[in-house]
Amino acid sequence: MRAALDLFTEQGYDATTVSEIAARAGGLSKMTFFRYFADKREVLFAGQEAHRQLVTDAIAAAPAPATPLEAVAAALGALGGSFTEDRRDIGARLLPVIAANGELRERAVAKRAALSEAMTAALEQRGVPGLPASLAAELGTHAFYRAFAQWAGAAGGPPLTELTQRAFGEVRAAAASLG
Amino acid sequence: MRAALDLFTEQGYDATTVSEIAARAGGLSKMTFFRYFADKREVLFAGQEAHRQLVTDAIAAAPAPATPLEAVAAALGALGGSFTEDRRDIGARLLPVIAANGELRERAVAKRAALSEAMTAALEQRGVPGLPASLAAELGTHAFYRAFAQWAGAAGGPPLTELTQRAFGEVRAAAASLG
DNA sequence: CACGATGATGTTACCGAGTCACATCGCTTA
DNA sequence: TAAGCGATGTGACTCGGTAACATCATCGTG
Repeated sequence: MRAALDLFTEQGYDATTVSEIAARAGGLSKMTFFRYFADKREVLFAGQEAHRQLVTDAIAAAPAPATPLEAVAAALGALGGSFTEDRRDIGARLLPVIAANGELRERAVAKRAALSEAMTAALEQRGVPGLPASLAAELGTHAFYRAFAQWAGAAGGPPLTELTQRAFGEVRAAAASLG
Repeated sequence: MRAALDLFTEQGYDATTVSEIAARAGGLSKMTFFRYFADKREVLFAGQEAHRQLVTDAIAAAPAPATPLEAVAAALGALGGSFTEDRRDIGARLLPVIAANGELRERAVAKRAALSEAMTAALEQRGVPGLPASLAAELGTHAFYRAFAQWAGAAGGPPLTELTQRAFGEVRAAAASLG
């Protein structure tokens, strides 16, 4: 993943072949790359399966009387807490690379949707009807990505958990004031 | 597009080559296909550039005192009205094909995000700040896709404009009751 | 009517993503 | 020491996608 990020930054995503990435990552071959990543894009997004699990568990573990938004807040806390400080600069390098390429943006959007769907399913598991479940999940996802961009962009700034909490508050307030 | 939809339905997306699609669509060659569609997936999503334009124009044309949600409602009206009744069965055949394939789902999600971003940008053009703009746009997009699935799934049911309006009302109510 | 322009299509060749069957290497364990 | 096993490599293949160049029909104009 580091090898890929370096090469994409230097040459751009399109101009980098999978064989190059594998070679830079310790003289490996294309074949080995595909044993670890489903496709070329996935090298920048691997490990997000864990995020799915995190939010699902956190929502399931929320106390019974918690409202949907409270359960989502708990999920965001768990998710934000899983990003240790040393990953901040990786995030900072990742975002512009993704922004610069259509295929990567598409995958990023898909991952975001998958996170939202995971939260929706977990809320429905708690008995929340589909519509409010998906709305609460989308608000939470929106807040998280907002906070993540802020976190990655400000070295030495507040930790992600704090930014996430703050962003979720702002999103809730803005949603309420829409009428 | 009809040729592709037929083949995808019969054999599945993966098992269908671009050459097959082109051949079925009047004995054409692979090369001709790519002159009309940016890639294989796009054959099922072409024309959505027009949707972007529709919502952008509708939001720009909304009366000055309109709230963000009112402007979005106008956009949904224009968008829903652009789907004539004879396209309903195409929609009905499209949705299961997309649902059956990961690449197609990914593209569908990207198109949905693009629509939402177009609405967000149009709202910001009216002076709406970024956060409420994107939230209003997401609520509208959510309502539209909900209504579209309903419309495609119920032959002979109410027209899309009506379902869209209703769905938007339900989404607004659900969002308000989240707290 | 002939001519040149134009647009749509085809041909060929090429690159890179992604897959598969099979071989190899190194380390562990009985 | 030999069997086993996991990680990796090789070579060949398909298909998506691109580019250069050729062909052909149509059509407006002199």
